[in-house]
Amino acid sequence: MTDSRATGVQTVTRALTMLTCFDGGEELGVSEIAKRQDLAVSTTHRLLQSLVDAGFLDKDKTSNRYRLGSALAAYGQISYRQHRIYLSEPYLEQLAATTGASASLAMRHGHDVVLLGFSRWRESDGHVLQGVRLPLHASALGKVFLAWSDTDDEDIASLPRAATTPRAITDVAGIREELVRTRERGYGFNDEELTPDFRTIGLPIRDSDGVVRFALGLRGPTELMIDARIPFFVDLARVTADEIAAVLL
Amino acid sequence: MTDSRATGVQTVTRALTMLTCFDGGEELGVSEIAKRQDLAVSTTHRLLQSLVDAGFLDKDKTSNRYRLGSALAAYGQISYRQHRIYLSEPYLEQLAATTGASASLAMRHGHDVVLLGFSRWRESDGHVLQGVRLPLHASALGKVFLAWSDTDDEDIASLPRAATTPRAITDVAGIREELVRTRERGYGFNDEELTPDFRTIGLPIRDSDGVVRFALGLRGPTELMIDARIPFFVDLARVTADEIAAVLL
DNA sequence: CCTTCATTTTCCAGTTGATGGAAAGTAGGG
DNA sequence: CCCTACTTTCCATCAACTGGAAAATGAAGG
Repeated sequence: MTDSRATGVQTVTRALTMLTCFDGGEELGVSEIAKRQDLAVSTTHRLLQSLVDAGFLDKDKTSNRYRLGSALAAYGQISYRQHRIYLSEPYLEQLAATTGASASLAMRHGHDVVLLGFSRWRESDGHVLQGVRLPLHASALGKVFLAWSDTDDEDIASLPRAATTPRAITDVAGIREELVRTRERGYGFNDEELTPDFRTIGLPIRDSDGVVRFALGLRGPTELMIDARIPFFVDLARVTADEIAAVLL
Repeated sequence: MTDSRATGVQTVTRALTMLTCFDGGEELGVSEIAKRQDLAVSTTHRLLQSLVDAGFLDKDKTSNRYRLGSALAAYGQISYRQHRIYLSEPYLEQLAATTGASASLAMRHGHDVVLLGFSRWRESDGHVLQGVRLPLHASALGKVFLAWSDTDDEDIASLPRAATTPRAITDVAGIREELVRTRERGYGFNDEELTPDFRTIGLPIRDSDGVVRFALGLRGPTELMIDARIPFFVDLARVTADEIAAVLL
């Protein structure tokens, strides 16, 4: 997963890589970005201009800081539609209705899992969950992407591995073993590692080459997701995942 | 609106401009893209590689054609969330409930209007409308963007101006006059120009600089959107647009 | 099976245009 | 008001982007 560097155009790659600085939804200034990307500020400034001109970044006139631009929102909608991701919605709704848990679809993006627009997690607080990012190491969905994409220790070590609950696995060896377990089980599992009293099952959705393109999540309070029900829920979720794979890929 | 050319990096601008070829959701090969962008195929091929490496385009291994990539979907979700666009949803739902028409939010993207993810147009056929593109010249939402962004005849002439119904205005002078009327009225109006028996009201949502960032649409069958009700609907929609402007910008 | 044509991909020398240090311009804080 | 930190502009240097041409791929037809 290291730089092969043989292909592409350096300037363009630099500019696009720059966008990853904004994955967390932050606002950043030129020098901060230059530091992170290890580029000269003048170079960074020029590349940022190009990104702003194209609408990929917005620049705040007064603070001189940058944030993700509207062109990305527009392309996101178009891309979303083009991939017909919305076709998975009825399957997710049915799964949620059958299990009483919340069903969602997600994709990997850099060091995060991103929940897609129509995720129907029925939290009591009614939080909007589209675009929410989850860490790869401490979410059932993230484990799916890591487990089925030849992840070595170096990759694991490069991840941010913060813990939001005491149950989170944060050491490299522990995560490596968890990924082995995940592969053996055939699904990702998150046992209150991210949110207390909540468990999630994650299933891979692969394309014809076997590459995991999406992950399906089934999430609920631990009192619903008791051990005895997990196998049944996994079976249901796997059927849904296969249906979605057939529709999308 | 022509090239100022003083800023940015040529290579990056070329690569990002290339993405506009895919606004229509098509799949394209190298030579087709090179032709449209008036670049050498070798150059185009290299730039496309960079875009693929970054996940902004996907390349079909067998057909060698390109389409929008998953990174755009992910960034779209993140950007969407970052701009808190979802906050407008309850206002739209209330407007729709009050009027019985369908309320939606849209943004401009190039020569199109793009409907944002949560558009709640309650068509009987239940079509998913997020990411749908509408032409600027023949939609109430599009007229809003054109009317309040100093559009000259040259700009109008450069638009695709196809007609899907006989009522569509397709000549430059006619569109120019329609934009004057739009400014005078204070709202965009589409009278069965795009879809038979459907009318839409469009209202601008401006940021603190007066720039139209979004447009609010209120759409329904002509039997609902009769002339006598239009002023009332416009007033309601304007209130909603102001509320959304206050929340988003 | 071989030829032809269209398209994609690789290669390479020429030179455009990207780079980054330094200087100028801005803004905020004490 | 000065100091500091940051953004923006400038410009000489040379890295790396460009595009023509050649090589590879693949689809269509004889």
